[in-house]
Amino acid sequence: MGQEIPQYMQELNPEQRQAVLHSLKPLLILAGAGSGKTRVITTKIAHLIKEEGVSPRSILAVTFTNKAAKEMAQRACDIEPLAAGCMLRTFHSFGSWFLRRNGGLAGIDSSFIIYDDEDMVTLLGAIAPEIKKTDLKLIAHNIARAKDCFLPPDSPGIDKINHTKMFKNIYKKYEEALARCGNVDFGDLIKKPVEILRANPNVAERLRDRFRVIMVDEYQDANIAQFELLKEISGDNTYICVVGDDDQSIYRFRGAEVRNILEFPKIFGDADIIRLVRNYRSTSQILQVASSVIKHNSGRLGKELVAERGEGYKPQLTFLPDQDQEARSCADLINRSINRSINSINNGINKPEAKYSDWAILYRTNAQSLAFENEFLRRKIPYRIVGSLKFYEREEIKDAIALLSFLVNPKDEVSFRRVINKPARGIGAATVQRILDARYMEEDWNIESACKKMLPSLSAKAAAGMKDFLCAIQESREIIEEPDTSIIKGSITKKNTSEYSKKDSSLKAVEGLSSCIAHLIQKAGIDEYHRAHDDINGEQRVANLQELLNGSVLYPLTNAGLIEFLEHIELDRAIEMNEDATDRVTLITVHNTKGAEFKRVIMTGLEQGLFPRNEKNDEDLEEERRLFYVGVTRAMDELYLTCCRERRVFGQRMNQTPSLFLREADKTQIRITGNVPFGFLSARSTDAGSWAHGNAIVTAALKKNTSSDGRWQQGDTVFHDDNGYGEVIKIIESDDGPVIKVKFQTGREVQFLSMVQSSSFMKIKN
DNA sequence: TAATCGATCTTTTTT
DNA sequence: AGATCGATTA
Repeated sequence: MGQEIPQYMQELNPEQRQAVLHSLKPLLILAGAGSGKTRVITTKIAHLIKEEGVSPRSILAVTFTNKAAKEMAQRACDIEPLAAGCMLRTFHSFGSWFLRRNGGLAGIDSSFIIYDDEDMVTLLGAIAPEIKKTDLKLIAHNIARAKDCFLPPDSPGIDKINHTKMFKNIYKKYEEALARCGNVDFGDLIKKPVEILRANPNVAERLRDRFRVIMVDEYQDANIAQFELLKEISGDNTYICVVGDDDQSIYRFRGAEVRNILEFPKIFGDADIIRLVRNYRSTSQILQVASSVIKHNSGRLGKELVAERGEGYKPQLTFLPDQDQEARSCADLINRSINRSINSINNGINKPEAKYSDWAILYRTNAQSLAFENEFLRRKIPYRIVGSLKFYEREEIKDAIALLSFLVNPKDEVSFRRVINKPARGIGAATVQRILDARYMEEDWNIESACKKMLPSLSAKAAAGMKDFLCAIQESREIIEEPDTSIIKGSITKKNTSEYSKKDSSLKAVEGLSSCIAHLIQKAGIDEYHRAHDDINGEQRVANLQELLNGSVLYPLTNAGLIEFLEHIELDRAIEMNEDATDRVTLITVHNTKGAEFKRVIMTGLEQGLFPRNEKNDEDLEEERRLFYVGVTRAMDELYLTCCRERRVFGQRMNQTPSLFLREADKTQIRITGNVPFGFLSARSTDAGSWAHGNAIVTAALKKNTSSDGRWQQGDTVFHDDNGYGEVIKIIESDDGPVIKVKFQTGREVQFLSMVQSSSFMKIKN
């Protein structure tokens, strides 16, 4: 309206501005890595509210992770505080929100809890005890996949997932069992809302009436069911805008459908496309590596990132003997950067400070983190591990959650099975089965009522245990349902959130509140069970329970509070442990890095069969390649790649070969160090003999602990594991420190750079 | 019914 | 190498 362009718009480049101002038609924003897509989305939200008069209430923004949702909310509010009124959720939390309100239309009680993969397997085991657990896992996976694709058991398309009659049968039985429990699984959070919306046009109408603007982040990760949900909630008057990058689609394995993005313009007819290709994150040499690899993929929408930053440092590829040396090499690299920083500060040089938190170690599989943890512990390098904590998958945590779930929903068979005999109450499989059979006599299949009814017919031992269990449940329920205390406690707890969530809210603080969620767990004896049960890990387990229960203090001790707490646990599993300001290196899987950025990135384990992982087909390989692309484009200033010659796999030494992606990468943009494997650089040469070392600068360390000040001089005698004795013939100063040219007794001349410490290179005489 | 010791399998990636 | 599972034993 006004003549003046607001500050937040001035900060945008022309394409970004165009995307923010766009209206009327559906919009697909193809946003390359580091192109400022979050800025575009948040600015667009703010702009809609500020300038277009859109009510925050009618804006829905969907992301895939809670972290992204929180960040987006924060940044939108920074520009326009009213953005706090928008609905900003993950797909699953949106589905859950919808189901709690409208689930009744599909026979789902609003107090449902959400089963995770493990719970699915437990339930399947109850349906088909004759099937082995590994097979049950596969079936659970297939059911989840079917739901991702919006395929019920009797749909014709189900054959694509698994065509056997047995599968369809068990899928059907699983759905029935789930309904009996009154719960849902992850897939249902998307699938059920679609079904309800289709069967109830009035509900759909109301929803479409409310949400006039829908935005979807990371659209390339949407699966078919999520796509269907989008179609259901967007009506003729809905403005829909999706943001994604086909090159960053890395969740095909869990049902993400790249075609959603490839065919968006076709399906949401007449959509506009805006490409954001200016990359503000990485230096051009890093982007060069990324794009030289990703261009081997077919079926891309086509988009080449343009580096807006300068050249920077050359990415470095290091070949190492094994994973232990790999870890050591990374630790050296990190320590060197820290020491260099300290030195330059001491010398009064105003160099940017190097911090541990500038560094991230990326790996393909969680198992690889072990070697780094060991080495970093030994070297006292502070680190944090992102994801993989599997906190909520731990036995003691699941036990506590199961108890709370059963309190909320006494139909919950999975939770019942888990808690009935923990602590030991002398109730075995036979008794459990009798109870579960008896529940069908109860109204609503209430398992707790069945327990009470069966009490007289149980053996003395089982009956005593059952009484104990029922008492604990009953007492807990009395605490929860005492109306006046719960309401007061609820409001107090909510208001004092910050006070209780402080780090020092130790167990004592929790114990002080006699009627809080933690108290329920103690009452049931779950913490005591774990303390006594496991000599070695018992205390750790109790500590984990405390960690969980500390979080629960934020929720009021009401039924609703419990449900909220459980939902939070199920949908936001990224627990904030060690989220203090401590300066730490990040250890992280490549999948987990999406959306993140680091100044210095080390991508490790770039070996065939590990990264890329054994691929079954071309599509798998392309997804691995995208994953590589995602990893590389996390780096802002420095990129390091490592590849081991040998690796322990299942405790067995395995010979490794360099990753296909290393062969595809533009070698002119990479400094290659370490012992280069035969043939790596001569892939194009017909002469297999003329390879490697001649072209490569081999890196080794300057040993500081030798006699003099550690400086290299011409004439120094050296020893090298691979090359034997030699003499320093030339020293060349470079940006990265001195490059040392050595002539070995074999006659070969090799250059060394003092970048990576390695015990294979020693200076023996000055 | 619980605890202990081998045998067997594991390494994708996650809302 | 380490975890998990299951059969065997007390």
